[in-house]
Amino acid sequence: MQELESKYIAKNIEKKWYDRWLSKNVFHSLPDERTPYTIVIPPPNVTGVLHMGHMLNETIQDVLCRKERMNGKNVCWVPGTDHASIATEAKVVNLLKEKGINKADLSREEFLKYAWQWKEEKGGIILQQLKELGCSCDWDRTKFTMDEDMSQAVIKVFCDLYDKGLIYRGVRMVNWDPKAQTAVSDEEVIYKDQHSKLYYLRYRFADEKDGYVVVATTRPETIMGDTAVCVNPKDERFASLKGKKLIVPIVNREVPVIFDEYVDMTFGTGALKITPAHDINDYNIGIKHKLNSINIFNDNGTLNDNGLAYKGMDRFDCRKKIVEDLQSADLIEKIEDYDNKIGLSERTSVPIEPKLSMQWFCKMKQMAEPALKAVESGQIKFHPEKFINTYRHWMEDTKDWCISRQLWWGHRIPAYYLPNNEYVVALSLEQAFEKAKQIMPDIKIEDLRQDEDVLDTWFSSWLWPMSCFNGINEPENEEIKYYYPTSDLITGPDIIFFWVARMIMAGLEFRKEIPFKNVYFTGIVRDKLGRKMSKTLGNSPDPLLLIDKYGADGVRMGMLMCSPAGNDLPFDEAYPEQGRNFSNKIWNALRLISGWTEEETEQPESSKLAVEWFKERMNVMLEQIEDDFSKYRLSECLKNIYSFIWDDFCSWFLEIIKPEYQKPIDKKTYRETISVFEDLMKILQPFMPFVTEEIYHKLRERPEDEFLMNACYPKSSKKENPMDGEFVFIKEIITSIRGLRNSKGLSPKQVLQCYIKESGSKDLILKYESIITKLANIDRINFVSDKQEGTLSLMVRTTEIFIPVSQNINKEEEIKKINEQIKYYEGFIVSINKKLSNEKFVNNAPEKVVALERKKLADCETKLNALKQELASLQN
RNA sequence: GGGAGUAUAGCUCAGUUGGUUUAGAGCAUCUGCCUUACAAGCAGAGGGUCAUAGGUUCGACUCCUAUUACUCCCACCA
Repeated sequence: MQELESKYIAKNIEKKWYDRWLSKNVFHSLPDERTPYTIVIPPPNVTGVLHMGHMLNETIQDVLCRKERMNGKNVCWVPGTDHASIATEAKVVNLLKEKGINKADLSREEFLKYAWQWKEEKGGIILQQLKELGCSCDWDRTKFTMDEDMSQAVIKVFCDLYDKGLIYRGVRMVNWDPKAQTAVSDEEVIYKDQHSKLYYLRYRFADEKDGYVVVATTRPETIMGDTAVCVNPKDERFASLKGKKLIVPIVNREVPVIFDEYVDMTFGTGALKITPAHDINDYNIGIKHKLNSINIFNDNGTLNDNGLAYKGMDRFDCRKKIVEDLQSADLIEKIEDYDNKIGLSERTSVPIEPKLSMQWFCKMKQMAEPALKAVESGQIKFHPEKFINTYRHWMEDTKDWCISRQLWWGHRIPAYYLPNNEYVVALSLEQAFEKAKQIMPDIKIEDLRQDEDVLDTWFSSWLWPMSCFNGINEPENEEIKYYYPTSDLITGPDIIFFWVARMIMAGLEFRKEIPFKNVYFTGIVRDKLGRKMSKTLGNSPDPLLLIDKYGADGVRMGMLMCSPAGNDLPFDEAYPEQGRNFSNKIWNALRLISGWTEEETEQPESSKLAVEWFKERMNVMLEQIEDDFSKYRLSECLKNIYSFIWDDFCSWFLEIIKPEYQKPIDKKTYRETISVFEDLMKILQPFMPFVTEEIYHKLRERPEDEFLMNACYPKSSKKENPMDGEFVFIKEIITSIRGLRNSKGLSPKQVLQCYIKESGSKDLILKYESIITKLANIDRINFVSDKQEGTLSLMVRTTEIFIPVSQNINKEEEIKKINEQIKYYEGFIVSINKKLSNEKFVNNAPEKVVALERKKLADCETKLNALKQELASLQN
């Protein structure tokens, strides 16, 4: 075999293998007779770059795909990107601004041309980055939510829901994002705690010179929109206000005092100013009491004509100014510190402004019902299960979904307005024209004007598992029938409502079938201090730099080592480092084996035993692995494989079969070792595809395109595996002899003598004698009936081992140690006896348990006796 | 305000329906080793009243109740 570097350099081989995999198109899937395993990627924003959250998410998907591929399934992992209307539009607007172009100066068509151009040039970088991570996506199927067929599906679904009466248009109070200048859905509003102020303003009586009512508000700038002051009818303090009018400060508008039970008497002064245009509650009260609604804001959050002297100011500048003005007019009673929650736009992080406007809505209730059932019945499984509660809570109380966005980048709403402002909804302008003619027979097609708004991004994402296979446009096509429902969805719990719930609704609504069978919720990647990774904190490592430093395999392992489903992952560079070290460890195992020359010599007993034992161990591990995968315990699974390879294979198996320096190895052991090593690479392949592939090809001559991922995952042969348990005992013996060596400062090179007291374990020890002598570096095992002179004792379970040491034994030290042990076992015996002398225990506990306690007792007594003898011999 | 979850070694987590020697792993720490695959390593070691207080039971890390702390979700109190 060839010379190998002493360190594994991931960089040197990862690209090579990824290119080979691509060139042989091994990730591509087409329907065939095999069972499909389908995952659609949660499409990242087309503008996005890879962050740690993606790394975790995509690694998990790739592990599952690669495992199923080796299980013989027809794996199809569809990659793609989301047009992300708000985020992308904002990005394009900014880019244009840098070029000195103002969006407002462009026509819709001109703007979209720029946007598409930018998307073609810079979009989808993230997909390239996934390749660095080793993701086995079917790149031929790469989708984009604004692809022609995907867009068609969106429009079709819109029309369908409209025809079913589930989509309607109307004026409602919506969440307005003044920066993006669009409405957003309830789910896109993030509430955050904020230290603010509570201002107590004086509203003078209109018909009295002196009196006034004090009203508490957090938003003094909205007084310009006040149309009433409201108090609770039960509030005796305000009983005299019936029929009174008040003067809004600064504005000097006369407004009525109204009475409504809504008002909390205990809050503030018990008097509430009503601004129907800018607060959802005030809006409702306004309707109930037939109040005027005065809008004081422009769409960008500045004051409009109703803002009087403050016209043109930003809403927050206005607040400062108006407070100053109120103070100078002595209209503020007091200002208190106050903590409240404020709604921020998920995308732009600016405070949301409630705004009354004409929008499109989708009714959810009808679709939510079966979607809830699908999860509650277990048809769709959540991992971990606790998210079912979250899901149920939301599904039982769904609000209508505001789906229109005042943007250009996205799917334009297929509603067409007639000159009289009536509208029709249709798949195309032509079809709309046909419909319009029925309303207005003499209409011309040019008279139709399409709605300016686009649809919420999630209105296309919720179709993703179907539209990836063109299942909306051609519901009977072969692909959708084969790949749908998909198998697993891997995503974060933060988009359970945005996306997961809506996909389930859409799947059931449009295909009468669930979109996926399992949902695996990942945790959130945090930094060491437990903070979320964010650009502004600068605490997020660059994934590509990590890959460069530790290899994709190392990073993949690092992401998985501590991320059980649903648990947050506190990221630390120590994890990928551990991953890299693991790659290196395996690499060095390869180097060891590569240095061996095989020869037709007899197989040593120790090697024969080691091979037999390792195969049994492999069986046990394979069952463990299958169990872990079935429960999506990937983190546990990888840890098990890690210690299986590092400890069992490298530290024990290889050390046993390792021939003496520069001696050849017998053919049989050598061949078995190669084969076992190959199996280990198969087991690890889903987690660490690169290093395993490289080693697989170095272990044996094989064609370049005979890829590890196409091999079969090893299966347990499922027989009894007694040696696995026996070996644990043998390891204990070896470890304790090594421990003695260590504590007495004896060199590992020094061959020791070893006496073992005859006992029931004699046969077992004899069976493994060859291994014990080799790994503990002892001469041979001598069975004796009593302790030998000049020896130190070891106790492994109930077996006594005596090791002669040449140096003087420090009697006092030994006596002290033994006394400590005696004390421990005596205490232990007391506690066992307590149990055994308890009649209720003996009568009620299962026989097995009682027998076990008796055995414990017997074992302890044996040990105690031995210790006492030992003590006596030392004290002589 | 409502709901959910978590609490085990310095850190991150296992601990399967209560009973396998008065709790396990990885990382970190300490000791000794550059032993001829690997110092990105080898051989060992130390470290825990299983959040607190009660209860159920022959027996509780495991089940129940309360308390405390943290996390998350939901909700229109200005």
